Parts: sequence; C-alpha cells; structure tokens
Amino acid sequence: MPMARASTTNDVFNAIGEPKRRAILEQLVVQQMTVGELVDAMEWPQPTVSKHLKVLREVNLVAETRVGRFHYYRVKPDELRPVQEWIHQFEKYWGGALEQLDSYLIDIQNNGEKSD
Amino acid sequence: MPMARASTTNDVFNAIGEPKRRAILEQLVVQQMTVGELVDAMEWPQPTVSKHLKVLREVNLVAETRVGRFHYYRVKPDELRPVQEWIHQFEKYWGGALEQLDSYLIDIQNNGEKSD
DNA sequence: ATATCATATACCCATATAGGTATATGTAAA
DNA sequence: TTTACATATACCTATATGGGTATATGATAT
Repeated sequence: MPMARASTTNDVFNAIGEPKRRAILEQLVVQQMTVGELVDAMEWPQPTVSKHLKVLREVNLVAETRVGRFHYYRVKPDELRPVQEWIHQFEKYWGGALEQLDSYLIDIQNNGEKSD
Repeated sequence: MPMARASTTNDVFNAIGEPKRRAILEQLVVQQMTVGELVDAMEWPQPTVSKHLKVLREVNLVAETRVGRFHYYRVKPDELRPVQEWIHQFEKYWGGALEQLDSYLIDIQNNGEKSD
C-alpha cells in the first residue's frame, strides 16, 4: 500500500505555485474586489474563482469582508514575507555562481573528469 | 468531458512549492553535493531525491556536473529572481493593509454596491 | 570479463486537485 | 411572500504527481 503524495495547497509556497492564484493576487493587490468583479476580470467560471479564493483564504493570503451579498477580497501582503525571506538566503549568490564554480574546479582537479 | 488540471511542476514557482524540493535547494546552496550525499543528508530514498532533482533540473534551478559516476548538483540561485520580482510588487504594501482598509470603508459608505 | 557502486528511470499505486456542472446558501429587491 | 442576485459548495472526472519498489544505465574497480 503505497503512501501517497502529501497535501500541498495548505501552505503559502504551494498556494502561489498555481498560476491562476498568482493572477488573482495580482488583481487584488491593485484593489480589493468582489468575487463577481474577479470573475469579470479573469473571465473564468465563478466556481473556479471561488475555489481558488478558498485556497488563498486558507493560507491567509487573502481576507474577506462581506457587505450584503458581496464578498470583498483583499490581499494580505505580509503573508508573502516567508517566501521573500526564504528567497533571501539565496540572494547573496546572485550574479555569482563563482564560489560554486571554484569548488567545482577543485573537484574536477581532485577527481579527473567533468561534463555539463 | 472534464478538462483536467494543468501541469504545474514545469515552472519555478511550483518547483519550490514542494517542501522536499525547498529542502534540497537549502542543502545545495550551502555546498554542491552528489546525489548520494543528498540522500545521506535528507534521509530519503535515493529515487525520491533523484526525481525531485529532475524537477529542479527541468526548471533550471539546479545544474549537474558529472564526475565519473558521481553527479554533482548545485543551485542556480539566479533562477529564483522571477519569484523575488513577483513578490516585490507586494512589498510596498507590507506592514500596512491600511490603504486597502480605507478603500473598503469608502466602498461600504458608498452603500457597498458594485459598479458594473 | 565481472562485480560493485552511483544514479536515473520505469512501473505501480494512492491521492491531491484543477476543471466543469449543478445545486445550496444567503441576501436583497420586487 | 417570491424573485433575482452573489457566492459557496457538493459532486464528478481526468490527470498530475509524490512515494515505493524494482530495474536499467553507466562508471569504476578488481
């Protein structure tokens, strides 16, 4: 009995892995919108929008405010900080794969062959 | 005939949506490693490591250098830039959801009706 | 050559999940 | 009330994919 894949959408990293969800966030960061306005902007079926909003809600990337029958959604940008911070640990290597190239050259000197 | 879900892993955003793949990148950014060294560090089965490395390779987040039977993997940090740049458009709103709250208050003052 | 090591890949399975349709829920208007 | 509207959700289907096992590939050593 194979142990199956783990759930994914329940964290911010995976939530923004979905292109449609990124598009929704890009819309909402400009201005808060109702679901219907999002449907018009995206030109996707309403359940599609609602379901992606649900995922975004569950990871706290959007917040909802109900006004009558309208549900206003807005981005909670702070929630993207963990992603930015995770990226940050790689930034110091940007533009220079040089240290790694160095150790690679040492490796092939110590071992012989190469490729790539 | 339901149109099924779209492929996801073939872009950087989704590649880093997988926790194991993030862990691999965190290891490799410290130092390049062979698959076997990664297996030892992660304590996952070797095929698991190899398959995640394949995904990371396909989105160009890691590069491979073969030295004899050893395959050295290293991070290509620059490839994370698109993610960082995408995040960047949200940074100006960090710490203050205030403007959005303002416009929300204005909206409900204007009786919450949506314009169409 | 043969054996061993390092890695990739093929295969299977279970499940998570995106997309679609229909319906439920909840609110406001007539 | 009844109707219309706004959104969420239940349901279904197809597929993408993570995890596991076994095997293939490829390189080195003996």
